[in-house]
Amino acid sequence: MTKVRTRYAPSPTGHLHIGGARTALFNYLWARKNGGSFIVRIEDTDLERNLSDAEKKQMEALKWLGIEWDESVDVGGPHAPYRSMERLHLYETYLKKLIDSQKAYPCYCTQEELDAEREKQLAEGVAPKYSGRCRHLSNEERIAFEKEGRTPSIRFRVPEGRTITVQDEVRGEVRFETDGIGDFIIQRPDGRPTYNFAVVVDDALMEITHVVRAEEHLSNTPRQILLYEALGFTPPVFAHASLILNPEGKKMSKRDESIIQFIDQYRDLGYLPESLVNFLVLLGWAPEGEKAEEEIFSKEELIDLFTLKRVSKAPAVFDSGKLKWMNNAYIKASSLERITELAIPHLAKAGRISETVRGEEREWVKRLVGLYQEQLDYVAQIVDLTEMFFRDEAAYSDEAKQVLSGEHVSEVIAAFVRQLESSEEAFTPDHVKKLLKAVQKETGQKGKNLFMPVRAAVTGEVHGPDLRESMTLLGKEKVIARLKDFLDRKPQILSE
RNA sequence: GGCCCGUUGGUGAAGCGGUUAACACACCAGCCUUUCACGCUGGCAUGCAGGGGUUCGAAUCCCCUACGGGUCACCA
Repeated sequence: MTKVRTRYAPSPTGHLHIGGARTALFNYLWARKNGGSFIVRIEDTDLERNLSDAEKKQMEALKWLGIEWDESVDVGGPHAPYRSMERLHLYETYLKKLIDSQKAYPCYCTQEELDAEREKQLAEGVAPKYSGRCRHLSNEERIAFEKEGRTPSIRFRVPEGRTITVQDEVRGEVRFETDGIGDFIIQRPDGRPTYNFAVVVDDALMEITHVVRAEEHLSNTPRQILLYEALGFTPPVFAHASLILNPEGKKMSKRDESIIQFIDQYRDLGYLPESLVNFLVLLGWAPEGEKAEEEIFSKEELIDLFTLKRVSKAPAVFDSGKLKWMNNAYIKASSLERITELAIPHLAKAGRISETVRGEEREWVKRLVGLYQEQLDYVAQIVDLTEMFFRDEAAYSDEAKQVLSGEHVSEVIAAFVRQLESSEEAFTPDHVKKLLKAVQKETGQKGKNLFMPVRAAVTGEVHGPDLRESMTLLGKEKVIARLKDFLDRKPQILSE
């Protein structure tokens, strides 16, 4: 059996998209599962749309996700180069073969002529398709066009009256009539190949065995099969996954803002790569048998479980709520150290701490993050969540004011202040517990009547994580200052 | 418009001719907790797009319709 080789072949026109990431992931998993190779090839023939650092950005994003390649532009490989624009000589060779065998021909139509033709067809309600007007040009006619200064593009001569059957791993047999396919351009006038031609040459030469991609390529497949045939290559196994839809059930457009679409945006928000991988793979794929009841899978498990046959035919809606849940699950399962490490840049960016926190301060940050670890959907949330630790005075919510306007509040707070000021012991959660006990004894207030006023006065909120730990992290001075401030300004605070 | 693909609860989905149609997210309730979050328990969802067949029996097989999507580029 030949070695499995798969590839992800993005064009460097933007950031790594969740759809592209999923495609890459499927290819990666399939290669790994079969002990094969995964290749990243750059399809950069569309010069106009290429973005300068898109290639680098996309590859970084893939690497971040843990999707590692065996051959590509950076590490090289037996079929280098891995950028289309560096493979022009190869396309040239195969193009010549097609022209020599009359399977391709020069087309002198201008863009304007083609547009006009197309418009006319559309207006007549006919399927837009190249008319074939340059298909049978005589030599004289060709020379005449050349004299006019026209440089031809090269079209592939699509055979008439044939049925092309695509053997698709996920969809079964899909048939297309060649009569519905117009002669398509395989090389532009300036010598650059078009996608359909480049992929075929590249996939064939790179010995790709399985082409896994999104459904939008399904109708390209018969064209490619025709090219494989004309060039004498054996086509790979195809597998077309369905599209990922936005919450409205529409195809995601890059401009769609209802959903975050790029991998690096998730990275920047503090999503974990494992959870993204886990989430993405489940969008249009499900494991077989009893494993279908689970949803958290490590990369190793995925490599073990993944099969193309289980890729879904039906489109999947991207549910960011579920992604959040999954990310939260991974954050909870992560070490506090890791989450702290991820949280520091966010806190630093918000001006709360220094990027290079060390020693005691770093320990403090770690405890702070620990307070919120289990409720983080993504790490960036740490900034808003911890806001109250970084301000001098508490900002009182309406609910807090409500609590603070209750009976015995001043009494409780005053007693707590006295306890704090008269205590010499280290300010630890245990110690705070003792002090609050003493307040309870002194005032007779307990439970909610004790804790809520204290929480509200110190934090300005009626909700929040463990109060003793929170106060300890805030520091004794700050706690006392806030309590006194409350006592001093009580009428004002409550009436604001 | 032609061609192609798809359609299981709000969402991801299992299901492969006989099931009370899994599981998970979301949602609701209870428990836990000083509160929130987490966690646990339970519930809801009145789900197989609709219509015809085939069959003793259909979410599962066939046909039609509807709806959604893809594609028909000198974009990939």
